[in-house]
Amino acid sequence: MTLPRLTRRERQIMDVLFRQGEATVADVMEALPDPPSYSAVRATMRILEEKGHIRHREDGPRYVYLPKVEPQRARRAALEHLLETFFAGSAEQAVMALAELSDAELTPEQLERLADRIRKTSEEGR
Amino acid sequence: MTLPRLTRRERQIMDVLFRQGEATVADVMEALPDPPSYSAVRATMRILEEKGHIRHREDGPRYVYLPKVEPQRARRAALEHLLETFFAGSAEQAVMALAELSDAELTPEQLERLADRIRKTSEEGR
DNA sequence: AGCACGCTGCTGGTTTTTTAGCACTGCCTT
DNA sequence: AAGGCAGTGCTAAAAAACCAGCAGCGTGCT
Repeated sequence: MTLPRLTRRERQIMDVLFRQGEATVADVMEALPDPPSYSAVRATMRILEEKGHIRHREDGPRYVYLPKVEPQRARRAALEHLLETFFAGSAEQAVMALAELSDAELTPEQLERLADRIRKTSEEGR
Repeated sequence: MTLPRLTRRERQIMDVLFRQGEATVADVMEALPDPPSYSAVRATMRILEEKGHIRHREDGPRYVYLPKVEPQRARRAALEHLLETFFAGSAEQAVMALAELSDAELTPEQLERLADRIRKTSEEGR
């Protein structure tokens, strides 16, 4: 079963949910740059739930919504798509772009640490 | 002036354009997994042009469309959004995820090369 | 020259999305 | 206990998106 595609608003709301992990309707509204009415947001979230993209738990009187797919999977999918769309599938190019994006944040030293971690991971893997 | 937001189809088409660099209507249709009619695609692309997201040049009888923003900028924006949405803004985390995504493609050695390149870049920069 | 083909321009209808409003419920406060 | 507040369920209507078809135009081929 393949999940129905997301509309613009739905996508926007999903992004909030991914950012926050979970959120109430009020949280989502607050996070939206161009929030419609409370009930509009609520309606959209119900649809998202019907479509199977999110679920909710009850926290006292209110619903707390969260994505149904585990974050890891969602991230992976998003990365893959980004890679395909903007970097011809090349992770290396993407990393370079990431580095340029925030040169203060991704220093050569940090990259070396990453290399170590990856080395470790791949050794475990075999 | 802020560009109008993209609808689902529009987003889909933009992605094709970013992947390919530029494309005719026929190219786009071919690239879409669920293409509507030729004229439907065309109509959407005209709207994209009106909205200012793409422009076209004429190649003989046909139009070749391309994104109006330079690829570099688009990539950057996409990366930023992804980082914010899925990695709490942390480039380091994102790189780790990239590494796991395609462990064959992003080896420790490759990372070291990247570190070198970045080192060089940041030296130039100062 | 005439015809067919491959495009674009445009427009109208249908479907989907997006939205707000109203009614109901439970809880908390006074 | 009564009223107000903070939620939800549901629905209908406005707005946006999506789509297909028709007309026209140029180009190239026969």
